[in-house]
Amino acid sequence: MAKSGDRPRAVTESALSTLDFALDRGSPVPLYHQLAQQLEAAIARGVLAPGNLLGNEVDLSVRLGLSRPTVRQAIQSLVDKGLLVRRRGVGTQVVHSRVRRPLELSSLYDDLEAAGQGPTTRVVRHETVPAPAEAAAALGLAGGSEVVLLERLRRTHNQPVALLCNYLPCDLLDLDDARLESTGLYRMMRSAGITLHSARQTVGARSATASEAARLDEKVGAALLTMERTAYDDTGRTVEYATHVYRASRYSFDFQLLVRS
Amino acid sequence: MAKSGDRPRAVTESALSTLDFALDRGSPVPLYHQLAQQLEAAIARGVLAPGNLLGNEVDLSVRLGLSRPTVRQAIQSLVDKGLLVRRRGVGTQVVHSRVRRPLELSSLYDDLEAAGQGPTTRVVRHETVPAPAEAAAALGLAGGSEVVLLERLRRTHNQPVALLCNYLPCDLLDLDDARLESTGLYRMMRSAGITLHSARQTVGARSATASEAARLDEKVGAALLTMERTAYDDTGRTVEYATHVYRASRYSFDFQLLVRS
DNA sequence: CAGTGGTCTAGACCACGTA
DNA sequence: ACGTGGTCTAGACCACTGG
Repeated sequence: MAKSGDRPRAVTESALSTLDFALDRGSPVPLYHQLAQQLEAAIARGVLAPGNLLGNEVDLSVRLGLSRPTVRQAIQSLVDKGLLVRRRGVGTQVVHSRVRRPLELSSLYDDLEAAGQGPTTRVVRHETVPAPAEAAAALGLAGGSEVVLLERLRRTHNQPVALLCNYLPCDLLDLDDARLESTGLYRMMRSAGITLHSARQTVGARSATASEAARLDEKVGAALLTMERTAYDDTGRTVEYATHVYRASRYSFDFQLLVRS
Repeated sequence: MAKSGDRPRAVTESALSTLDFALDRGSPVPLYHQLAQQLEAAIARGVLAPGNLLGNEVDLSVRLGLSRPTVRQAIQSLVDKGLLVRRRGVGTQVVHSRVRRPLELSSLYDDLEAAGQGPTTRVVRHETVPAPAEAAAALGLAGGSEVVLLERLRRTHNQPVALLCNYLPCDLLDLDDARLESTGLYRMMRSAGITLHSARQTVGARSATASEAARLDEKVGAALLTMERTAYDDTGRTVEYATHVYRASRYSFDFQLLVRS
């Protein structure tokens, strides 16, 4: 580190001062976002090491030729991501942990992303049926209303991992089995102009029934991970009620929490 | 879609205009936060019904005697909470869903909050032991280093629900069993000046071992919900590695996701 | 076209932690 | 006492959406 005599200050001061940021005012990408991306990249590259102070916001804004609120907005977005911590009277520093990369939240996304990828999906059932009670309640329909039932079996490495059961409002969108198997449900919703907004999930466990065991290649009574989800679009419509079961031996939910202050 | 009717309606301009907000500039509570709270209350009371437009930000700021950025900050915080949606060229509207109240994230908090409440906790083991491999890895220690092992049994309504097993760095804090049973681990950390920052969790399932079954009052082989967590404080220190098992029949994780745009 | 949110600026004062 | 982030203001222009 620093030769001698000096406080660790000089070191932590800022590797930032040697960095040059390329801000393009002509770009459609907002300035605060450009800055945030470049800061994030610097952190990822290790140029800004954990514990490093960022230097105060006023200087930074002067140096970059931006206003302080803009710089703040960039920094704030990284704070929200958990990459930086602000402390009054101290400064802003790079969070200093082995916290893994943005594995992000949970399975709204990993189902979404995984959909087109490694995993393969087979549509087992796809028909219109009277809604079971829980599905009707979740979708806000009268009991027994017609809904689309979708049952899919998902595998990776040629091993079954999950049995996905979805209930959708009848008139929500056209479902083509082939596209469904290659593209994934959420992607199809998105391209049908449905913007997902929020979802409520319950994760639990239970023992496998005979039919589940058979389809998932487990023993009867084996522990399964269960997930129940109700999803809403940005107009508040309920677009999906789902009950999924996963082989606990081959799947787990994995997420990172940030403590909100 | 829903049954009929109220979709594209050019709805009531704003029930908001009949509301008066009490903003106290003398209060230590930031203005944007006061506004956010009162908006949230109005939504909760139903004064602002789902789908209602909020009216444009400029007018709102004039009417409240605040600057537009301040009003925006208030609105933004509710957007982040999933209560409002903004759409360019349209306006800001109350999200229109049965999305339940802020059951918030997951168990970092519910463990935290539940700690002093209804549930009771009994300390089963509390000693210093050589760290098992996974614990050492998670805590960033050499294999076999000494760590504090804490095992607790949690019950509600006089029924066991979870077996909590925590590994903590030796010098982290003083643990008093009595306080631990009445106060909860996270609260003790907080009052010892440790500020939790983030955690990484993995939720899975497996069958109960004989000893787990005995302590949780389940049958051997019953499905259990498992949770593994590594928690970090705001300096990046790892403050805890935990492996918990829950009776699936009496416990599930329950959380809400917002799709980040 | 008009109206909305999205972004940005250049200042200001305050509250808090650290020294 | 000082320096930090926390809050707030009063404007401005742009980009998108809708009729």
